[in-house]
Amino acid sequence: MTKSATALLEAQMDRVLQMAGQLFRAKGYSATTVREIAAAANMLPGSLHYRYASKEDLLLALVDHGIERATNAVRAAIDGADDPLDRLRAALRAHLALLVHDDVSIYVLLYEGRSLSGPSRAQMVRRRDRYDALWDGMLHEAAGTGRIRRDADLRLVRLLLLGAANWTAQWFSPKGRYSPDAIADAFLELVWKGLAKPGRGRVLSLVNRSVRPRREKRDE
Amino acid sequence: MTKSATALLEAQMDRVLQMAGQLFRAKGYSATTVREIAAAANMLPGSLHYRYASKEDLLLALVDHGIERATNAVRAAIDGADDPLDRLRAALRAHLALLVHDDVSIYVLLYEGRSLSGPSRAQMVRRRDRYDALWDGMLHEAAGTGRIRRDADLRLVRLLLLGAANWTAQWFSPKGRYSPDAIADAFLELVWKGLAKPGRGRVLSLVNRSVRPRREKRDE
DNA sequence: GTCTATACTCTGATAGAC
DNA sequence: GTCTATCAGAGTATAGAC
Repeated sequence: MTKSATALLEAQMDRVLQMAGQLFRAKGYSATTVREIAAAANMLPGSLHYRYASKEDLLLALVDHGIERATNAVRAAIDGADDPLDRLRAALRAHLALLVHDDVSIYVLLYEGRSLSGPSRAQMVRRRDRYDALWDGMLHEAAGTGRIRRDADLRLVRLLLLGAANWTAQWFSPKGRYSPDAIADAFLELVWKGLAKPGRGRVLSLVNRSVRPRREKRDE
Repeated sequence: MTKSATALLEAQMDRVLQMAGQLFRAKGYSATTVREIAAAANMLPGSLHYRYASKEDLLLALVDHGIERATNAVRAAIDGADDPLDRLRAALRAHLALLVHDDVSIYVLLYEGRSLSGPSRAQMVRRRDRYDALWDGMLHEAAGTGRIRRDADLRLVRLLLLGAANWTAQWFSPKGRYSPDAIADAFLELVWKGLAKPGRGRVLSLVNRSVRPRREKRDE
């Protein structure tokens, strides 16, 4: 069995970063000590300091790695299909697989990135916005085929799909009922076809569907 | 203007807990110091210790408060409507409003509860499972009307809807484009009606939709 | 590059006066 | 119940030998 592309990338990641990421994921950035990280990487704190001058440098490197891997994985997934819907499905699968299975840096990016301070944090937000834009592009593309209802707010579609996917990290278990691919497919199918029985369902009445006319500011 | 019910409940919450919750939300449990909490509540650390013997006691009290408020809010929302779909919508609105607006304890429950240790953590998981069961009941009820497609996995519907709602706390801004109610309505409408244009849409083909036949273990 | 040893700060928690 | 004062330990980071 040949090593998968993701496993190779994983191997390329610094062992120190890998251990740090696992600890950050398991206990949170703030609750993890550099001593623990050093011990997990079979080093002493002094040696660790030589490679990463501060604890935050570790987090920054992880976050950078995470956003890059996610972007690459989604781009690769997109390239593998022509139909916009297939691309969306492949991308969602890739995102979810990285998050719950293949890599720890995506989790750290999503759940611990806020521990970054100042410029590092700003940089992370910018790159995450670009990643979101990738998804908006996919959705826009799908809408361009004319197969999507006109009244759908594509931004909210992204926030629904990606939000549910990101939250999956909170409950997913490899021993659980669903595989990452099955979850991705089910989520997308639900959002695509809808829950209502076709044809004879009552239309959902939404009395107060007004969207407030405020300008956007900090919706990332 | 009379005080809303939620505002009253908020006022009943210990001021110390309120400040602790805001700090836990802003910086995370581990990165927040008891000195900060005491200062925010206009006390000295020694005085704080008299009311809450340890930092974790503060978190435990907050988490308890959060799960209780969420349960009460959802129950109240359900009671206000007869149609299962209306109940679902009211419940989602209530959940989201608490999470992003009315109360900080729900956020702390969802995002910082994992910092609890041992028995406290187990208790929180149990009570959260009961809260999830409340949602499963609503969905089951809706399915009982026959208006929902048979092939829908109701558990995944809950994980999609509630997951997206919980993740909303990550991007929501009161100055943003959407009100909490608008987000809840839009999410539910999307999941209900689906993204596909009715009638002439190609059916989404899901080649690998197999769900692995593993038994469930740690899907909370 | 990795080690030993340590500086210095901050942390949660406590003791005991009032 | 709230205060002052402080403890014992853990935290990150560093200095300098090898």
